[in-house]
Formats: sequence, C-alpha cells, structure tokens
Amino acid sequence: MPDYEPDTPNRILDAAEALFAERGVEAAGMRAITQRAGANVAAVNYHFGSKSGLLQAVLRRRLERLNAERLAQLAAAETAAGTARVKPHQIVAAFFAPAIALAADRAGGGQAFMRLMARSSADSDQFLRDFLGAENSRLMQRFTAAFAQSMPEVAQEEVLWRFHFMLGAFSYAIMGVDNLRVLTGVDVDGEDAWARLPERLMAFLLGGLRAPLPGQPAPGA
Amino acid sequence: MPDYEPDTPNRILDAAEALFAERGVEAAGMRAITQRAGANVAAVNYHFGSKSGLLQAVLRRRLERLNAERLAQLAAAETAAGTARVKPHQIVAAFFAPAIALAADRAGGGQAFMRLMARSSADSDQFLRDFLGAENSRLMQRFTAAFAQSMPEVAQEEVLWRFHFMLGAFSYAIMGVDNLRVLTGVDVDGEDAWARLPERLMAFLLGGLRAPLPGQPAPGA
DNA sequence: AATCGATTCAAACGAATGTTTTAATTCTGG
DNA sequence: CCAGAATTAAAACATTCGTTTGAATCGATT
Repeated sequence: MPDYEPDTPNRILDAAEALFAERGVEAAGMRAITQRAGANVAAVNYHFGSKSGLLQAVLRRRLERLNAERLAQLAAAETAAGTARVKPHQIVAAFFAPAIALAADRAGGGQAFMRLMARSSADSDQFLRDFLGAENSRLMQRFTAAFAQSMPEVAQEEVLWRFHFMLGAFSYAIMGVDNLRVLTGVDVDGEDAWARLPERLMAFLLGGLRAPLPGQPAPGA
Repeated sequence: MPDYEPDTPNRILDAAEALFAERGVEAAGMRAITQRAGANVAAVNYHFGSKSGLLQAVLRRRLERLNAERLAQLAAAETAAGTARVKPHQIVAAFFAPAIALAADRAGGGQAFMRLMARSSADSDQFLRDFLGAENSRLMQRFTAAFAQSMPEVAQEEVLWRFHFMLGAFSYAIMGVDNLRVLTGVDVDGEDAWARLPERLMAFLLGGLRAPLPGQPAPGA
C-alpha cells in the first residue's frame, strides 16, 4: 500500500532500502537490488547516478520527515512547558518515539529504514557514515542543548555519554530482535513484541538517564 | 609488547583484528591485511586456510579467555553470596567488566577485538554472525539463568529485553567514541574517557536494569 | 655441506563488483 | 501518425575480490 506510484525509481528505492538494511550497504549488490525491483542493472545509474546516489536518495526519503517530527515534538514540549523546565523524559520521548513508531511499520518499509539507520554506525560504507554524521549533527546539538536546559545540574559531558548509551540501546532494540532470539533461544519477536517495545525501551532509557552519577546523588526526579 | 612471537601468523592475526574492527570483515581485504602484516597475500590461505579461517582464529584467540573470565567472576559472586541471592549489579559486573577492561587495552589489540565484537551484530559477514551466535549462546543462557535467580520477581522476558538493551549501550560505548565526537562536536575521547568509561557505563546499565517496569513498581533494591 | 620439509613470493585464476556503452523500446507532444 | 525525447535492455567495461599455482627461498637435520 505505498502512497506513491510504483515507478522504476520508487521500486528501486524500496528494494534498496530493504537490502541495505538486511545485508549492509556494501554487501547489497546492484544486481540483487535491481532484480528485486524488477528493473535492469543500468536503471540505478540512470535514475540515481551511482550507488551512493541511490543510498542518498534512500536516506533522504525518510530522514527529513523523521527528524522534522522529532524537532516538532521537542518544540511542542517546550512551548507546553512555558517558562518551566522541560522534563528529561519528554526530550527522550521526542527523540525516540518517532523513530520507534517508524520502526514498527513493518510492511511500509519503515522498519527496514530504521534498521539501516541502526546499523549505520557500524556499517563499513564511508558515504553512509559521512552523510548521516552531517545530517544528524544539528539534530544532536539541538537535543543536547535541550538536555542541558532540562538538567542543568548535570555536567554536559555526562549527558552526552548517556545520550550515546541510549542510542546504543535503541539501535539494538531496532536491529536485534533476531539477535535476541538467536542468543537466548527465546522467541521475543512477533507483532506483540513490537507493540510492547516502546514502553519497554522507554522505561530502560529513562532508568539509565536518571541513574545516580558515579559518586553523586541521583539527578532528575 | 606482545607476549607472543611476532611470527607471520601472529602478525597476520594482529593486522586482521585491527582491520576487521576498523572496516568490517567484508571490507577488510586480504591485500590490506597482509600488507599491514608485512606478509604475502598467499600467507593467509597457507596458515589459516581461508579468510573465514583467519576470522575464526582472530575470534578464538581472545574470546575463550574473555568468556572464561566472565564465567569465573559470576561463579565467584555466587560462591561469595552463599545461600543468599546474588545481586543484579554483580551479574552485570561479571558480564561487562571483563569486556570493558579488554576494550580499554588500546595498545595490545584488545580494543580492536572488542570493537570487532561490538560491530559483529551489524556486520554483514554471515560466518561472523553464526560463529559468535553459537559461541555466545551458552554464555547468555548462563547469565540469563543467573538473572532469573537473582530477580525472580521479574518476568524472564523482561530481563532478556533489558539484557539486550544493555548489550546495545555497551556496544555503542565500545564502538563509538568516534561517533560520539562526530555527532556532538565534543571531544570525549582520550585516555581519561576510557578510564572513566567503566563507572559511567555501569551506572547507566544498572539504572536501566533497575528501572520500574511499565505499570509496575521498581524491581531490585 | 647436502637434503628435505616449511615457508615465502610473484603471478595469474575465475568470479564478483560498480559502471558504461550502445541499441532497442516505450512514451509523449505536435 | 510520426518525430523526438525518455526509458529500458543486454552486453561488455575495468577493477577488485578471495583463492590457487608453481617456483624460489629459508631453516633445520643428518
């Protein structure tokens, strides 16, 4: 049920998104992508110029809307708070909730996209790392600034580390329902797991964020 | 200062470990590995049979000692507790402290190895995923069983999820000091950051583990 | 010193990669 | 309906991959 025409470019975008997420950017070959899209190999270079151009198009298609939604939720929380402080859990929710929602969209390709995002920091493709680094740096600075205002009693460096830890837990949650089943032998996948993931993940993230700093009393409420 | 002879096999192991961690298994080519090791391309197939054999040797060299240390620390905590329950933070420490210590070894190659481990769940190489899945499944079951005994009031499924989240935060901590600097513009690397990583990470992990379950009071102390 | 196994080396292997080319085909506007 | 642009298609491009070959070199033993 895509809300766009199944042109050759769009079919290629869908196939590339899925294969990039499944196998990684380098391991997803042009033949495999175009074959899944029902198109010719040369179609990628014709429509997107190169494989990097295709990857860039795949990322742009969803990343702008995702990050705009994150910023919108953060701004909404700030205006709702008025002169009072925005609570840390609101900032965490503004950042992660839209991403979790997108990842829960299994049929529409949102899950594949988020898996691609989650594996990006480990992917060997240099272009992917550079592109996302540039694209997300402003977003990260906006959110770290929000954290700094929300938790002024905590050193900025500590907030950065905890934000980083949260990103890691989030990435594993998105990427690794398979890994979790493989490692533990317990099947935790399925529609139900995805439905409960937001509250499970948010509880963990907030617990980590509010944990007492080494040698200090607990920050936040 | 390696405590082993710098044979050709050992030089290849060191070079492969470093390059596998830097670029990923697939992206680390035989030419690059052997060139860094000061050896011929054919030396890999001569000494290790194949690239997968080399990868297997790289993993075996450190993984056995690491997991043995984890199990030893867990067993020590259990015997020290006697008939009383082992506290969750002891289990977390037994699992993550040896890995953090190994990752802090920048010169000896331990850091490269842990980065390879951390990126393994996202790496596109099938052999790596299969090998580590088989190698770690027993370890994971041992630790999840320990958690179940330590926190019997929490559903096993919830413990698994939180263990998974902890693995993600840990992986990012190991892999991503670079990512953190790139994303935020703040330099958090350096000897000092690695020295403070254990307490920072452990505080976060325990905070997440002890977070109140959705719709329930807080578990643990 | 001579021999024999172990090791190293340069070169080439077939298969796969992303990309380009050139011709055939489809679509569109007059 | 036909000219011309846009798109698709098959084939070959150069390059890189992991692996193999066969000769050259090294090292230890008799």
